Amino acid sequence: MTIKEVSEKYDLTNDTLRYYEKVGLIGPVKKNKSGIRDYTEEDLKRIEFVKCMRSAGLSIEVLKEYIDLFAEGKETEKARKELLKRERENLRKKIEKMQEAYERLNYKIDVFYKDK
Amino acid sequence: MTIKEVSEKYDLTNDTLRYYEKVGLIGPVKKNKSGIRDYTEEDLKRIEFVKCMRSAGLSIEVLKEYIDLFAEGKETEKARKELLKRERENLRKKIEKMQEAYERLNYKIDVFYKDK
DNA sequence: ATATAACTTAGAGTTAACTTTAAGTCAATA
DNA sequence: TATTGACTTAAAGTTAACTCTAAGTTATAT
Repeated sequence: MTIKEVSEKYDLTNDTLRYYEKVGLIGPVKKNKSGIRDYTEEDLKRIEFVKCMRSAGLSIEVLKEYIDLFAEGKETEKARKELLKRERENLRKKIEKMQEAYERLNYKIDVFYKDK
Repeated sequence: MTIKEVSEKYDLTNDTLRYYEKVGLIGPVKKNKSGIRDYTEEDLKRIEFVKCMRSAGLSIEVLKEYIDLFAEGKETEKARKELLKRERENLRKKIEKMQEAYERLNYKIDVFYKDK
């Protein structure tokens, strides 16, 4: 799959896809004889995972850390699990804060601006 | 209340408090004869609101927009309500994405890394 | 054969939201 | 009176995550 197709499929720009590759979140993606990227199914799965986590606010640094651990093999499974648990907890807290703000917006809209 | 007390109460640095004031999210805060800030109850309420919304990811630009509308008076109530509804919807979508990522982390932790 | 469009790279530029720095004022304490 | 520590300002610096630019190559359509 070409970079264009991938960028359309996942709604990420070509630049972002190459940037993710450069910082080591994906790939290195295979290239054909004329140097053009050809994404595999594996690559797509990784992109989808990264996109999901990024859209939830996990930093590139953390994702890179996880992916590097993964590349190191089985002996890092415990460390990976710890990392995921840590990020899950961060996420939980963030969701909580957002829900607080959400309730507050609800209140303002429904009570303060009721008749506007 | 001094800037130090406020910064401790809300866990924001002095710098951030002055920055928020500079960009117009709060104040202008009253100063005593020697130029030192003395925050009022009104100021604190605003700070608390801004902190809550910032921690949920609303941009300074949007908050500024809302606060400027507020300062313009009653005739902007409808516009303010629209703004809040827009931001509430953005927030809802973001919470949804974060929950998706959260579930995914849960799954990885509980299934993939079950015995690690 | 040539123009067009999609791809490539390295590296510079952008944006938001702080954060730090430098230089200075002021009040309380040794 | 001198020093300490908290405050002040304007402006420069930082960081993350892209995003754009410039210069070049390649494949396809006319």
